[in-house]
Amino acid sequence: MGKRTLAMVLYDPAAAHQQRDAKRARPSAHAGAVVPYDTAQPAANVEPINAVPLNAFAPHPRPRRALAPAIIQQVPEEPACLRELILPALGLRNDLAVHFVDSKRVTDTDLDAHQNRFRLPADGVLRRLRPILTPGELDAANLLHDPLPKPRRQQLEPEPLQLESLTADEGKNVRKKRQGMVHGGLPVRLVDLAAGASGELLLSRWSSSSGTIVKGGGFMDFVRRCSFREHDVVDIWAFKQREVRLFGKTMVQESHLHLFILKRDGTQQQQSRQE
DNA sequence: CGGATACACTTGTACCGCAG
DNA sequence: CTGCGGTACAAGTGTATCCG
Repeated sequence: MGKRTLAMVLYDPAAAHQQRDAKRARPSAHAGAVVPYDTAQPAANVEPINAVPLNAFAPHPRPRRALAPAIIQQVPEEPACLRELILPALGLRNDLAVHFVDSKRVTDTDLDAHQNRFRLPADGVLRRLRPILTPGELDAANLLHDPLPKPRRQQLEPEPLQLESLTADEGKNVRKKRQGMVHGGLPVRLVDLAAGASGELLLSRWSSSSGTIVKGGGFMDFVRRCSFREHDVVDIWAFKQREVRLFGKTMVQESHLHLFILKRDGTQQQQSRQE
């Protein structure tokens, strides 16, 4: 099983360099780039890869952090408990394709009751989670199209005065924030060994910061029961059972996208990213 | 080669709207 | 009025690229 997941994220420095150079020569040229995908496990339970527009799952044009050798993610061994415990407990087939998304260090904002959100590493989302989602799911999660690059702050022209962004405080040099946009999201369930599965949450990428987050009302309840705490390093695994129909009859029910969050043990943590 | 600069990403905080 | 959910914004940090 390690072999299977490894196939998704093999890092080819030469290819990456080529891609980067191509990008520099022609900024919009990232369509048709090599897509990290589990070729050893052709999508038995995912939609055909060609159902997704190429630019919907092409790797991020400049995965800068991912290029750094010190930060290249080693795909961990698929945890045994996933197929032995988690999938059966969720009522899912235990031969589902399970995809490693990324590892991250849990921050206090991830656990903050006021924030009510869990941030997912952008690189893992773009490179490993996005390829396994359908166009409709990508659209729901605001992942179908890459956000336009934001100009650097220093280069910004003085902002033209926009009525909705102005307030009485403007004259006092206090800039009011505009009301946030409602992003909606793709229904997902978080899964933890201690907490079990969360209620239905929403996966969404915010247009403002391009950050991908999981949010929703039941999130804090899940956090209170889960096994990880601030500063813990966790691995994030994704799986989803697709509907299988035979002769017009539903043989296998479609499930939510599940994100299994597994806290690493001490030895694994030592091997994790440079702190 | 090494410093300067540009850029991407993460994190923390401020703010808005709504429900109770 | 207050607390909460949801989001925008900006500072901080790390890495890639440029340039002398």
